[in-house]
Amino acid sequence: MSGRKLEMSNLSKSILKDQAFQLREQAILDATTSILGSKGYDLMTMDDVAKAVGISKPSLYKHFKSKEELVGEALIRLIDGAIQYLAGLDVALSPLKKLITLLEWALRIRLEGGIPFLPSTSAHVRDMLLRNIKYMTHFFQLNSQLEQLVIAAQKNNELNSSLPIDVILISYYARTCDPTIEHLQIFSQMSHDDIIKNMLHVTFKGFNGL
Amino acid sequence: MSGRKLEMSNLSKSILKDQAFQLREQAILDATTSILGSKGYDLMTMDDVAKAVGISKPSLYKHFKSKEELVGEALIRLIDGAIQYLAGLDVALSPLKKLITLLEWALRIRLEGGIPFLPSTSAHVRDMLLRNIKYMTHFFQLNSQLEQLVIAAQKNNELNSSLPIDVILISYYARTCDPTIEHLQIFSQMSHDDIIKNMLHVTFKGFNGL
DNA sequence: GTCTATAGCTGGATAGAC
DNA sequence: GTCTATCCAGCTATAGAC
Repeated sequence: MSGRKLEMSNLSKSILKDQAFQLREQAILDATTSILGSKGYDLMTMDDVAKAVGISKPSLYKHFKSKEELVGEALIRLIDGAIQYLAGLDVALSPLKKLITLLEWALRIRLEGGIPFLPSTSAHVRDMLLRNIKYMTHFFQLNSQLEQLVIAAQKNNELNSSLPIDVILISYYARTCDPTIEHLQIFSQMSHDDIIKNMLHVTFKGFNGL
Repeated sequence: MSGRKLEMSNLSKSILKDQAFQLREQAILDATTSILGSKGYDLMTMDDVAKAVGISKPSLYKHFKSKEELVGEALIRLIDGAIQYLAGLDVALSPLKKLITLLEWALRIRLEGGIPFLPSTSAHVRDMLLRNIKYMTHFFQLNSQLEQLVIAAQKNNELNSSLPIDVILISYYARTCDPTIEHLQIFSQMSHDDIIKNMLHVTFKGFNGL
């Protein structure tokens, strides 16, 4: 009886511990995301992350065994967020409208200090992600959905059918890491809404569109 | 008489030395440009540059007193090239056609291993350049010409007048450092000409344009 | 599991011989 | 001006005490 009690107590202690561990892990990923957004991969140090979370560097390494794994997990979480956001969209929306809405979501995240979900501007980071199987799995899940949307939009004549799908998809990703966003923030002092509005116009209609 | 001879001899020796010095300086800038194009600023080391040129690191520092100065000079040379290219264009071309032609030139340079002439994707590099007065002087010289072209093209109805000039200009620069270029090279294996054609379409007409 | 302390390495920059 | 050799700062990652 007392043995059983002890067992349960240990179990609930362990659950609590896991919860705290999970919470700290999310806090680490939050900090990583924010620092990645401002400094980028190369300039982000593990000391930065540890200090932002309020833990020591060795503790950080108990959660993630390397800087590459840490960044990979942060990006995976972001991709999963995009997949969930897509899944939550009104099914009645047209393919093009879904693509626009998702990009708007990604741009807003970026403006609020987050990171582009892909593809990195740095060859180093790009190669690192290509080697990260877990990341690539999640990425392909998102990518195949986006590809279907692009194809459907082309069939609808919502998107130009003469453009190769790859060109549209890759350019679409590139808009989420476009330095235009930061430059407009710094030099033009536009509101977030105006930046997003203009970025969407340029992306879908170009400079002379409409 | 012999004194004069000696003087001339020293002079010509000095000229020769200057020429060799100038040549090596250009070689250093060539190597820097190429390495910047492939690895980017953060991953480019002074050892890389010295090795590519075939000189030692201290010799490199005789030419450029820091990594920041070296990169600044490489970018200045690139901007000056753009200014010269603009100046050499047929004056009969419309403002829009000039903008398209210059971007095509920049994209081709990039595809051949060069660097985007602006604006850097990295906050670190961007801040470094903002502090570089010589660089900013050259940049503004190019920028004011491009601004005039954009304004003229808007007056012509060649470019959408509802888009702020800043949005067009900054997006225009951004296309020269757009990771789409590399991704299309790596994943789609398109020819350079096709990549440029598609990039120009997306830039000026967007995804659904025309 | 958490910390302090440090190993090990890399890269920017320089001293000093020639 | 060129080299070899080296300094020093900063970073990733870990050892070892508690």
